[in-house]
Order: sequence, then structure tokens, then C-alpha cells
Amino acid sequence: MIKKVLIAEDHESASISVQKTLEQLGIVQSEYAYYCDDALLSVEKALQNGDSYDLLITDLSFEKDHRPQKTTSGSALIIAVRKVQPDLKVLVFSAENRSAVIVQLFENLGIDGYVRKARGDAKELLKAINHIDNNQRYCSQETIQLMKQSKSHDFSELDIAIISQMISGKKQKEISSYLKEHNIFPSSTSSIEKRLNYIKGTFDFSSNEQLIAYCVKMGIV
Amino acid sequence: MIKKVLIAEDHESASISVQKTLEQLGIVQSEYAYYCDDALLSVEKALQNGDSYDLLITDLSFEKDHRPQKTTSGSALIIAVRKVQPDLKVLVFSAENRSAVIVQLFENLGIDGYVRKARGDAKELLKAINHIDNNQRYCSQETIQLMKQSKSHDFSELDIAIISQMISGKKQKEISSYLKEHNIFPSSTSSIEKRLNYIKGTFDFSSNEQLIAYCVKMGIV
DNA sequence: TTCTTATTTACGGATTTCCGTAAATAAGAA
DNA sequence: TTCTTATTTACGGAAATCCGTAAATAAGAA
Repeated sequence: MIKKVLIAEDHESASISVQKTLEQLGIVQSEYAYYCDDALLSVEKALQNGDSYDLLITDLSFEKDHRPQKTTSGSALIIAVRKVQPDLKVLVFSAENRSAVIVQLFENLGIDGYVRKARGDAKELLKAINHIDNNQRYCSQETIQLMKQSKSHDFSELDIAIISQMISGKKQKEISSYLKEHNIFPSSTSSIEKRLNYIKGTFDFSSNEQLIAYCVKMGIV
Repeated sequence: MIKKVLIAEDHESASISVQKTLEQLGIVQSEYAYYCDDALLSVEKALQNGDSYDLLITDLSFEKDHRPQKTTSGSALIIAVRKVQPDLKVLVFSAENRSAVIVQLFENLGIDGYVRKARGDAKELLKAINHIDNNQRYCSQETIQLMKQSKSHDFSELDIAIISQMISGKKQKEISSYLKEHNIFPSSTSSIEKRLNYIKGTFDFSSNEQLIAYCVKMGIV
């Protein structure tokens, strides 16, 4: 039974809405944090006091401001809280709509639910919290749809390295050196070409520019 | 005196927060719309009934869904409502943080206030509405700061066309033909090169890949 | 070990882009 | 008009990428 909830969200307005939703569900013990570090601290404190949270509702992107932070993103926060309280349920509430990012949240971070900030998001929050309360994962139909069309080419560490280097303006020779330095193989310019060609082939892309645009749009890099 | 307010916002959660803020200000006559077309209709109807709105609070981006819409963005909505009720005050509430866009809202659309969805946005909404109630424009210190450092390169129709074509995998020759077909000048491959070099120069980019990544990330294309 | 197979690297020519310069064209002023 | 200036286009060599093939290396099986 979810009784105590922590909201990690930098947008005050979004936080207010989530609080109101919790009120509707009769959840009175809700705390909120505008910074990831504060959220992590709250989780740790509550745990020490034997009064731990049952659910963390968090955004993904937190904006930097004058206050320097150790934890600067929702993903990092989730990883951090999992270390101190592995059984804490996590519901992500974010505007993110890139399937690669959402898939990664479920698969790598093992979140319990995802609600996208969009039309009807408040109603969806209600549903999601109820699902999680019943120990079910929640993911809207729309989001499932989104994740399916995730033309799944697995971008390997190598692929990501190559593409990232291209995005920072490096040419093939420089990328080859970079790969050698970082012990990523294969690393020859020839292999880089091969790899790029292969990826472009699977997507039916004809230029690097096309590939880069896709990767950025999809949040792969 | 602001008594009647219309909220145009597709995110239910954001809309709820704005409504709550209005309640705090003692504004009880508030309506909300999840679609621009609905918002425009409300303004028209209220005007016909001699019970017009005093303030429109609107988001900028509205997501497309199954319901086809004529007006699909906050900017378009503002232009449309200004035609039917020019004296309606407009407060934009959006996550947009590109200075060029915000400047344009004040200069071209003559909005009365801008509040960015960020930390403390609810408190800012209060301030903004009070300012507007006193016939003052509102723009937060942070936003003014943002608009000043408007070092952003203005991407022209030509730039966007070139970059879009590159993203769809075209090479310079093909882009040149495309530009000629669509009567965009200059259109020679030489000019395309020049333009790309110029843009890359202003950003200190060394490859097209870098430029493409930037444009996609920034939502320029 | 040796043989087989798969992966990685090297190489060379075709294509494309890059970059500087020069020619052609357009625009504006006298 | 003519002269001046700015913009656009054309061109050519250098650099980088693309693409196919062949050589070298690594991995696995007998």
C-alpha cells in the first residue's frame, strides 16, 4: 500500500499538479524536492528514521542553476536511490517521448511506471499510481506503441562512440585514434566505414547527416 | 481588473496548476481548453455573449493527436484571438527557452507576459498575472537575461532548407536542384558550400555532422 | 597442431566534399 | 548610362569519404 510519496520535480507547477493528484488518491504523506540531491537526501533520511518512502515520482531533466548539484538528472537519481533503498517504487513523469530513452528506463533502471506529460497526463498519473499500488508496472498504451516502433537496431558501445565522435566534429582518422586510445575494437578507419555503412544500410539511410539526425532525435546519443 | 481567464494548455497537469494559481488570486471565472481551436471558439463565444475574457494564458506547443485542428500552436492561437478580440491580454506559459522565440513573442505578437515552465514557475505566474492586472508587461529577470545573450544565429529559410535536405540524405547537387525547383536563392552548390561554411564558422563547428546534431537538438529542424 | 571460418585491417580508385580564387551577374550610386 | 560594390556562380586542386577487394589476423573445430 502506497502511503508515503516523494516528488522530485524542478518545475513547481508540475509538482503542484502531482501533489493534487496524490491528494485525490488520499495520499497525505507527500514530500517534494526541487533538486535531485535534496530528493536523495530525503530518501536516505526517511530510511534512517524507519519511515521510508513507498514511491518516488520523478522527472527526468532537471535544469542547472546557481546551486551546484551532484546528481543532475532523473536517471542518475533513480540509480542513486536504488542503491540506498532498492525496493522503492519509481514512477517517471516526464515530457520525454524518445522511445530509446523510455525503453532504457524500463530495461536498465527497472522503473515501475512511465507517464508522459501530455494531454490527460493527470488522469494517467492516477492510473499509474493505482497500478503500482497493485505491484503492477504501468506504461500507457500510447507509450507501448511508441516503444514498439523503436526500429530496434542495437547501437553498440562502438556505434555510440563513433557517432558521438562525429557529433563532436571528428573525422575518421581522429575517430580511429580515439577508439584505439579507449580500447574499443575494431578501431581501424576501414572498420569505422564498414560499421557506418552497415548501420546506414539497416535504416536505409544514404548519408551520415541522416544518421546523425536520427540518433539525436531518438536520444541514442 | 482581471476577472475571467481562459487557459489554453494541452497538458492536463500544467492546466491544473494554472487553475490552482488563479484560485489563489481569487479568480473564480476560469475556463480551460486542451486544443487551440476550442480556445479560439471560447473567446469568440464569450465575446458574443458580452462576457469576454480578460486574460488568455497559453502554452506554445500543442501536440497533434487524432483530433484534426486548424490552429496548432500557441503563436497561431494568439494571432487568431487578436483578430477577434484585440484588447485581450495574453500571458504565455511555456517551456520554451530559445531567446529568439521569446523575443519574437513580445516584438511581433505583442504579448503581455512570459513565464517559463521552470523552478518557481507557479510563483512567477502569480507575479505575472498581478503585473498584467496593473497593465504592466511581465518578463522575469531570468528571461530578460536569456534574451540578452541572444547570440543565436538566425537560421534563414535557405539554411533550414539546406539542413532539412541534408537530413533527408541528399547530397549537394541534389540540394541545389531542390532549391532551384522551390525558387529558393541562392541555389548553386557553391553557394550551399559557402552558406554551410559560414554557419559552421559562427558556431565554431568543424563538420556537418556537428551542425546537424546541434540543429536537431535545438529543434531548429 | 592444422585447417576452416570469421573478423579486422590495408589499399586503391571513384565520388564527394572542402576551400580558395576567379568570373559572371545583380544592385546601387553618380 | 557607367562605375562601383556586393552577391552569386563556376572552376580546379586538395582532402576526405565511399566502396569494393584483398591481405592479415584472430577464433574455433578437428
